[in-house]
Amino acid sequence: MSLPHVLLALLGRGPASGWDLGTRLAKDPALGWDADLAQVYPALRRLLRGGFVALRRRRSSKGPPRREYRLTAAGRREFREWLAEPLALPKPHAASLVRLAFLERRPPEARLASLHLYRDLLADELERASSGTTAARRRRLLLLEAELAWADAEAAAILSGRTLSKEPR
Amino acid sequence: MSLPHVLLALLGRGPASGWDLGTRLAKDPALGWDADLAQVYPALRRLLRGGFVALRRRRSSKGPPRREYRLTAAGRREFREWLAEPLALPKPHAASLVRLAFLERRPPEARLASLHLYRDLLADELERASSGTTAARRRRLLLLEAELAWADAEAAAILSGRTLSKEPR
DNA sequence: CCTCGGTATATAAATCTTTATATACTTTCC
DNA sequence: GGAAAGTATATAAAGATTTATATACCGAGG
Repeated sequence: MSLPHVLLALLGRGPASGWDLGTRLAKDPALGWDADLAQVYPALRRLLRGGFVALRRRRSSKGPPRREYRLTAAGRREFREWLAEPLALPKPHAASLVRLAFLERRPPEARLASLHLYRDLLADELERASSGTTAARRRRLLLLEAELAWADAEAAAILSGRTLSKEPR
Repeated sequence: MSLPHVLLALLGRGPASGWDLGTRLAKDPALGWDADLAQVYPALRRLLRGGFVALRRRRSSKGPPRREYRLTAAGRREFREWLAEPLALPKPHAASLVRLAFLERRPPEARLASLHLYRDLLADELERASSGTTAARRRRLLLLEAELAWADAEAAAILSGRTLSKEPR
């Protein structure tokens, strides 16, 4: 729905190829978007046809020639307008969250095991994320910390026998 | 990708029609999934063809006849297996988060206005969410509280002039 | 020399999701 | 009696995303 705008945003930090954009998307979880290369290439084409980016081919020391895109004035304007649209609460859309929502359907040992695994993922992510130089990064840090605390509390509650939890109706 | 499994999960709480499932999905944000009715109906058909649910038509006191689906043994098994799969960190995928990631590109007054709007959305959601009877609900509460605190801190930082923030590269 | 791994671009097919539209039955209010 | 609102099902079309596959260039290691 808004991959083209995300790409315009990233191109605001300087010219880049489809490959660059794809790897940046994949590596920066604070960004709030991820997309496969197979989606990035067609999106760049559409942006090019729309006049929002310009293309320059450049030889690369390694690999085939790069197609570097850079913002045009129209692209910059389009991005600024999109950026100014009001923020909405994101609706979560993740299989993991659904599994969490039905955690209580599973036996206590399985619940504990799942929580521990998840907790470790969170801890890893927190380590890699640490360094909050922008609002979005600070947000991500805080949320990861809160979720880590939650996971520990849930695990402790299971261990202490007092489940605290009711079957979801 | 896993809407069918989400529907199986919801059907575990008792028989329901497509309409029921659609409204439950829309109303419960702790669930971690949302889907349009236009997606629910075909998904139920596929589940029916696959033998995971059974159908019974029932007259309704209001509106056209309901098609109520209930889990079969196969559906229950399929759900349990899906539920046992390991939890992964959800990759965010929301335009709002991308806008947040480029907040620093906007002038301070606009930043502040956006944050205030977002803050109010969070506060509303927090009020409607309060009552954590399951792990998933407790998680959602904690995360909303953490995000609210973040939004307030960012707004305060902008107001006090010390922006604390660097342009994203 | 040849394969492997990383860089780089791209398309096809399948699947998932959103948006728009259509239909129909019932109750309630005017 | 008619319009509106809520319940209920459904399809078509468009758009987004994932998965699979293909190609090609370069350097390093065996």
